[in-house]
Formats: sequence, structure tokens, C-alpha cells
Amino acid sequence: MDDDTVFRALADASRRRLLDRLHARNGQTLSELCAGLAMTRQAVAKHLAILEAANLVATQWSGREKQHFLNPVPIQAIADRWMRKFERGRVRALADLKRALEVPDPPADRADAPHGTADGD
Amino acid sequence: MDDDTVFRALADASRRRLLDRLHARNGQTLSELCAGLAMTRQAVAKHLAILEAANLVATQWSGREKQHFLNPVPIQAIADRWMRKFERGRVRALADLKRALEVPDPPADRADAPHGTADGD
DNA sequence: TTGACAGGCAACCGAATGGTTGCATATTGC
DNA sequence: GCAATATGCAACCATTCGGTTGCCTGTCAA
Repeated sequence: MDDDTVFRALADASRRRLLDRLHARNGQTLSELCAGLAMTRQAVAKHLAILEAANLVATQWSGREKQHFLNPVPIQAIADRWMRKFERGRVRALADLKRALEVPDPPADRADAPHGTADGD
Repeated sequence: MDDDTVFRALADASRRRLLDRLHARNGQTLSELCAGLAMTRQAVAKHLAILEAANLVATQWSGREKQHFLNPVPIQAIADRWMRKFERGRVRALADLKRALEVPDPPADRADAPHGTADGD
């Protein structure tokens, strides 16, 4: 629903790792997701709460255990709705970039090398 | 190059808006990008610096003006490299989700409604 | 040459963030 | 019933973040 919440939720590497874990095995409990992470259970719980608020995971209580399920829809949504538009203009943007880098801009005599690179890393 | 830097750069709505602006018209200067934004020039400059560090924009000096060019490659990279894998498991993840929500989990008698929804708004 | 314009640098500030510790609560198994 | 297990809640802490203000440098144009 709220793109910003999803983007912010994805901004943290630990949270992305949690999503990766759920992608590997869905329906894990909090304790299972904690295993092997250099973090407190409470820290993981906070991350999961943020992911849940962003609707990236849904939870289901099963007795005293809380199972976590991945919801891939919001990820897909921002990929389609926001990122895709950059794919459309991609060729043109790269052309602009390259042109700007090659032509030393006649009006000014001193033309430094640009701070970014045309190739993506 | 560094996925985390890109994710963090994209986490802020103002920065995404700046990318949108460059997507609409490439090669804008700092002052142009400031126009109409409820922010100081310095704030915008900071945002642009972060975007530049993430390799999302490249800059080119032209006299006293600094032009900014969109680099769509990192966006494409994380979309392909990270988000796409969730697209692959998407059907299965949604099935897991739905199953967990529908079956009230026999072992435990009390099965509350889950806190997330299966549909991703 | 001088003033207006474009931008950079640095210090500062409040709020959010990621993380911890400590304790309370509910469920399970013996 | 009772101890162990699974989780939640709240306070606290250091750091980061987004933003501002103030001042300095470099470039253009009259």
C-alpha cells in the first residue's frame, strides 16, 4: 500500500537477510529466524515487526509459536510500479550520460572528468 | 556495486523524487532540482551526494553549474539480482501464506486470525 | 571590476534507527 | 503443578539521518 514503508523496510541489510531466509524456508518461527544471527532475539523481533508493518511478512500464531510467512507482493509492486519506469528510459538516460561525459561542454573551457561513471559499477 | 548503499539511497522519499525529476528531465543543475521543493539547497545537495555515492546519478561540471545525470543501472541491478528471486518463488510463497491462513493449524486449538493479509493491497 | 549567481564546507540540532537489557506473560511437556 | 520454552513489552543508549544556518569559493555578466 505505502511504497515508502516498503522501501524503508528494505533499506536494512538485516531485514533483507530475514526475507532471504523466509524465501529459503517459509513459515519459520522467531527463534528459528534468530539462529546464527549476531543479534538479540528482541532485535530480530523488531525487524520482523517492521517487515510485518510493511506487509512483507504475515504472521500466524500456532500455540506459543509465531510463524512468519513471506509476502512477495509488495516487492513485486515497487519493482513493477516504480523501478520499471527507469527501465523504460534506460537507454535514453545512458545516452544522455555518455554524451555529457564525452562532449566537454563548449561554453566552459575547463571540463573536468565527471564524478560518476557511465557503466553501472 | 554495493547493494546496501543503493537500497539505503532509495529508502528516502525525497531522493526517489529527485530521481523521478531527473527521469523526467535529465542533466538538471542543483538549483533546478531545488525548485519547488520544501527544502534548503544544502539539503538537496546532501541528497544528491548520497545518490551520487550510490552511483545512481553522475555529475558533470559546466562552468559554475553542476549537471546531474540519472544512472539507471544500479536500480536495474537490484531489481534483477535481488527482487527477481522473490518473483520466482512468488506462487509458492503465496500458496504457503494462503494455506497457513486457511488451515487453523490442528496441533493448537486456538488459531487466531493472522496479522498480515495474503493479498498485497 | 564588481556584484549577482551556483555551489561547497562545516557546525549544529532534533528525531528516528538499530540495538541492548530486564522483566512479564503465555504455552507446552513432564 | 512446575519448569522450560516462545514471545512480548518497555526503558534505555549510541549512532545515524534529514535538515538547518552561516560562511566561503568560484564563475559569469554588465
